[in-house]
Amino acid sequence: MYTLSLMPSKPLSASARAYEQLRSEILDGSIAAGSTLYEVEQASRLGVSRTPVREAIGRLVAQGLVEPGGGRGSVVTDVSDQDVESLFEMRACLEAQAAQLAALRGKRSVFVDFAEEFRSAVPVLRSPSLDKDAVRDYYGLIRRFDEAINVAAANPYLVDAMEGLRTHVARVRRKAGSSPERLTASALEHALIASAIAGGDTALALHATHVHIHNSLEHFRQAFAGLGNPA
Amino acid sequence: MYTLSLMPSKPLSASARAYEQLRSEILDGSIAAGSTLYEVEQASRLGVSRTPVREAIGRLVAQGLVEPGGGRGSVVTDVSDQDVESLFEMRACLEAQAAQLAALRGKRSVFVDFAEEFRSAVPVLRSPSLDKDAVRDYYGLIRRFDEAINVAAANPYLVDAMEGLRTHVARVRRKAGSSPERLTASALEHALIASAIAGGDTALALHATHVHIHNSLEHFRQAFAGLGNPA
DNA sequence: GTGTTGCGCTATGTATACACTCAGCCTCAT
DNA sequence: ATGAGGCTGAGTGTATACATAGCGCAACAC
Repeated sequence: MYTLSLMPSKPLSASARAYEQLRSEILDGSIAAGSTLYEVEQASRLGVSRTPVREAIGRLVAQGLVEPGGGRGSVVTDVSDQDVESLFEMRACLEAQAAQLAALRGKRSVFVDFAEEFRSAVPVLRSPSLDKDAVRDYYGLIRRFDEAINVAAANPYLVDAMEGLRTHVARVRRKAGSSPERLTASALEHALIASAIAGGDTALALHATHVHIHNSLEHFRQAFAGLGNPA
Repeated sequence: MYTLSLMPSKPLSASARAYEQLRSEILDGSIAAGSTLYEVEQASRLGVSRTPVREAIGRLVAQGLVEPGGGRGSVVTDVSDQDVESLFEMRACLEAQAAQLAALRGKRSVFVDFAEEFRSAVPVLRSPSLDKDAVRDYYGLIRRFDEAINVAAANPYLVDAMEGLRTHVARVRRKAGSSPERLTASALEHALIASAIAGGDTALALHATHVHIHNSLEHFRQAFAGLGNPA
């Protein structure tokens, strides 16, 4: 019997592989912001021809991770301080709306459970022996929570936009790192949002999300302060 | 001396031409929703090779105008009643936010002028001898207004998202048609929004936009009612 | 010594050729 | 007559070949 989860259900196309790899390398910083991607170079590096690479780069450009370099390659975009401000302004708007919709339409029991999960994450994150796995688990929890909100909000346009934004948020997060203090605060904020949704309290869901995004932005502002980001 | 506006500054690439043409044909209905686009077929029709067509279709898929047909061609998406609801829910959120930001950051004189323009459009649109040119002019005015809000909101993520949405709104608009009543109401609503922005009244800009989108949706709901749209 | 012109290299844009998949149908065996 | 199996052709996915444009460098003229 095959181990199903490890057996790729589909032998991913070359374009898809090229896209996934370039994307993850940009997100985790293996390809630094400002680097120039040349089609031939990437094609040989990734072991595919130029065609899939072109397609992959096209998608990255559409996502805003890369921008056309005027004929000569495509350069990996950077995340400026101004971008972070704009990004979070937009996030506040969308995530708050999504939370509100989730409170209106979502399956309450799901969010009761999430509230509990977030609450029980707090002591773990606060503990001084906080290790990477715990942090990764916490990000996984957030990911599942976001997913649940996507489902509950039941608005494909909204979901698409939020997913697009999350890509950029991931870059910001990685640039800024995280502190145990911020993580515990985050968990408490999420717990409140989840409770609000679970209780069908649309206004509280909206406002708690707004507060959460605001605090998150404030954290990043402080993290970036003084390390001289380009405008 | 060249007539600058008619002189294409750049000899648009084949991909770009393919994209523009397919896009406009989908938007104006020349290519009906539900049609299947085959790469070879479109390539020969548009007089280019498959490569630019692939790229064009890729972009259309990313925009949601077309969806992959499981290996065999890509089908032009339709706009269901549910899509319209989701679309306007999202629009309300984004455009309201944009109007609020414009009220906060925009150059007031610009919006004073727009308010005046919208007010003076009312009698024209109300007139019984309303012709197509007047309607087109009015849509042009809206377009310029949207553009001004884009600039004033000064948030690239927000602008991108709204532009993406407007593509779909254009399809809805064309499907529903317009009535003189709705157009005059629309002009008045826009005038109010413009005034609110001009006056720096963020709350009013937000709420007036919300109301406007709501009324617009209501109009489309009525237009679609009874003509049996697919879910 | 400096400015200019032309050549060549490189990287993209486009076309085409090749490989592979899948659906539909036809045939043959039972 | 009917079902299974293979064939065929259309269509996509990928590779490669060809065209073209821009930049740098070098050489030559002044």
